[in-house]
Amino acid sequence: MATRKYEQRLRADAAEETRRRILDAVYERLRKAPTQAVSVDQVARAARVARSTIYLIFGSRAGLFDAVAADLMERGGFEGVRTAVANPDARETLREGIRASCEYFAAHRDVHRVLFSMAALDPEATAGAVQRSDARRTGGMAHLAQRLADQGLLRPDVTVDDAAHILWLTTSFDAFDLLYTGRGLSVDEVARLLVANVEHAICR
Amino acid sequence: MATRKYEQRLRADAAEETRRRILDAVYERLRKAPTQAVSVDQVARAARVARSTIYLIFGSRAGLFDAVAADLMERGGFEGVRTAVANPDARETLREGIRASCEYFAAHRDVHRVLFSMAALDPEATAGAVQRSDARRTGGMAHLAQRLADQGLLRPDVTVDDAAHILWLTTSFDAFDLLYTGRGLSVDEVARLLVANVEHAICR
DNA sequence: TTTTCACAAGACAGCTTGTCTTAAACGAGA
DNA sequence: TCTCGTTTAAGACAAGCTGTCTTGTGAAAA
Repeated sequence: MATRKYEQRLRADAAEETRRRILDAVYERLRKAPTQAVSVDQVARAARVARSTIYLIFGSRAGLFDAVAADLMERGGFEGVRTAVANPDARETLREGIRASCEYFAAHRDVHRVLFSMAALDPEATAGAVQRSDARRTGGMAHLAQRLADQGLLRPDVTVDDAAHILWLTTSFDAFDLLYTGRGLSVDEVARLLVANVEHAICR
Repeated sequence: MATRKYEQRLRADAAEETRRRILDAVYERLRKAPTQAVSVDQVARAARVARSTIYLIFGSRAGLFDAVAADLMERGGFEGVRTAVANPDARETLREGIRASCEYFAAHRDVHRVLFSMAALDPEATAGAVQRSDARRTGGMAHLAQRLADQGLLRPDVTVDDAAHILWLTTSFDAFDLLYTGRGLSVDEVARLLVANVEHAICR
């Protein structure tokens, strides 16, 4: 029998909408009960979808969480960081970038926390998405360190590599969350502390 | 029937040894395969103990991991930190304390990583032990910040509270591990970077 | 109308935790 | 020595989880 060609359109749109509904269900579940374990079955019921559908779309539980992580990190909230990077003054990029990423981390704190901890425990789950995000930050901070050096803003006793390490550490979700959750500080206070810390540490 | 009085001695010693064997089995398991999930059954077989015995002694899976965390944190490896604290020069306490805790974190890195991530996901499991350890560090860093202030070593634009926040952040396992594992640095390099970072950030 | 896709529904094997019951092993006291 | 009580082993059991597979159905595309 000859196979027909299909142009999806409406069908594909419905599929995409199903996918979104599942991702949103996981996100909401993590927001509302971040400390409780999430089963695929619970997600399926919340998204009004059969459990088998989730396996069909995402392949596995790990694939589902990887998709959630990718969705969270590749979507919204980064405009602030991007406009900061666009600033020609490297020191302003640093200040504004840290403030913007603190805002972003705070907005999705609980979900971030769960996804990062899951990734640390099991590289399979969400490893792809988290590693991609880390890698992007690695590149960004190396670039920023070089810009600071080019503009003569680095302390003379700090190499470009050292500056990149410190920048990477300071702009991590963990650094933010240690102060935000661990010390109960407000977003503004965290941003102020991190900016002061990194400026004193690497800038002249 | 009248109840007899029993003084355990030998039996109690054996019980204590059983407890130790179970804790060691978990520790070894986490060391050898940090990324794989650990079931109570696996631990029982490794410790040559019935699964029911583990529930008898520790109450639950969470209780077991809490005991492992407590055992890890309350036992060995802190001599270095203690001698650093004993140093009358606050700046030397800071330097030596960070170096010593980096050594300690590195020695048990994988086990620490698993226990901390588990605590972040599920406050029940290991929450007690991890929270106690954090609380102790909170006290220690507040004290150190005050000592630095008393000895006139703080930057004039840094309050004692701010210094405590930064010290707490810098001496956390996460800060260590971000550089050690996340950036692939050696223990010495991590210690050097963290010391330089915190000194520039809060010391005059 | 017929084909094909998206999905529902549910059975299944295999693993997990936590509880409970029964029996054995063995040191301490009589 | 003999008996009592504590510690531990052994294992059955319910309940929940993941991952796979099969079968059925409604609807868009040809």
